[in-house]
Amino acid sequence: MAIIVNKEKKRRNIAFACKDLLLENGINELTIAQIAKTAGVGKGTIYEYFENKEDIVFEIITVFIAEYEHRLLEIVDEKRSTKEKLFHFFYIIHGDEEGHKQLRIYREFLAISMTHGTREIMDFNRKCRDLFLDILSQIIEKGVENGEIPEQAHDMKSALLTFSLGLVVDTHTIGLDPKEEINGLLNTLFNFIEMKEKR
Amino acid sequence: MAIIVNKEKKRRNIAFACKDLLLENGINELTIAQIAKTAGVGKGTIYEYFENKEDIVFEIITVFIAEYEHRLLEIVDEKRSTKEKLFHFFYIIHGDEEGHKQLRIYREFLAISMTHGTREIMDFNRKCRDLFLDILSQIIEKGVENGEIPEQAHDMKSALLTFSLGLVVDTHTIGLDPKEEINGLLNTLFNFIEMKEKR
DNA sequence: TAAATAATGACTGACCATCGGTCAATAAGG
DNA sequence: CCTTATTGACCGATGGTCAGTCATTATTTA
Repeated sequence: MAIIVNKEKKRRNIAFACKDLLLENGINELTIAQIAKTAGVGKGTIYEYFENKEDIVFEIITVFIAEYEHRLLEIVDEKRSTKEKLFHFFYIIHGDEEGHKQLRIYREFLAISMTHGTREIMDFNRKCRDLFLDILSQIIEKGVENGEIPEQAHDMKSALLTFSLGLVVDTHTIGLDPKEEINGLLNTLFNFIEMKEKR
Repeated sequence: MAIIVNKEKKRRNIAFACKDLLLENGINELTIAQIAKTAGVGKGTIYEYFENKEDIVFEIITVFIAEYEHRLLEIVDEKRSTKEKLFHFFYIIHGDEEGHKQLRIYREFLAISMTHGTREIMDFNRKCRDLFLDILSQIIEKGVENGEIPEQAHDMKSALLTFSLGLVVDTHTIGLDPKEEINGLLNTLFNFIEMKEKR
């Protein structure tokens, strides 16, 4: 009877049309008018596809996380030591230009989660954590199988992820060097482990 | 010559007048008009004492951190095991009503740091971290002296603080249980350490 | 079958309410 | 009477709404 558009797709298109704008200035500097203009639609249309400004960031993050997951999964089967894999697992997002861009927006998203967090956003965050937990599990499991690390390494998973999240915040709010921090932690941890193994 | 007010004091008073308001709803729900009314001053007066809305949160946090520092310092000399001290060091802010209130506002502040972060705010964050690092050092140093933990425990300080920051975020964005997470981490770490010591 | 008409979802931008921030005027202390 | 503090009316900008328009497809009609 009438035009039927793929809502999901259009939502994504609009969101990504203003990705660069979002990267340049934060969400706070972005106006709905700008977004609409950049996406080439009317202001009202924005509200056909998004609840509010924050919802646009949510859409972008959803895709970013999917890409990120893909990059993390590649690490699992790399031909490296477990320690190196772990380093990459935590460092990958800090390492390249693309990651930095995503990190920039992810911080905006974190800020939103902490202040405007809807149930939907919380659920998404939980899902993400479970996902990362699973990948980390795979890396550690392989390390255990190879005899590189002890079984108990699994107990560190949750704390490691929390550390990793803290690092996302700290690298920005006080300018910590991610490489140094991650290496510092892993070295110390492996130092403990090795000493134990040499029992 | 003319009226002389204690700018510092008045700034603090205004900020704390709207502390409860800030706790109820976040800063985003708060309007300058509300703040002014609650503090019993004109809207223009607010801008005599604060750069902007975010600056008000900054003022409150400054005091909170000072209180928090005080509570942390008390831990150093407690008659407990190092492990227990460490648990308290990380858990104290999650533990009681007062801490929760402060956490609520601290999260607002973190969000601001990640999005509106001025140089002044970054400097403050760095100062805070150094402060916590120092207190943590003292706790660990005592533990080393008592032979409870190895010298290398010092190498974990930075990562532990980053973990702790991540926990502040995670407890809110995905509802992690702080007690469980902190205990999980400490148990695992001490497990590693003890195994090593029994060498 | 083709033209006419109806139905419906997509789209729009003028409009509105609200809010952060400014400033000219006023008050008050010394 | 000068200096400092205070104020709230005012302003521009912005997020969000909604009544109306448009484009496409379904249905009817001849």
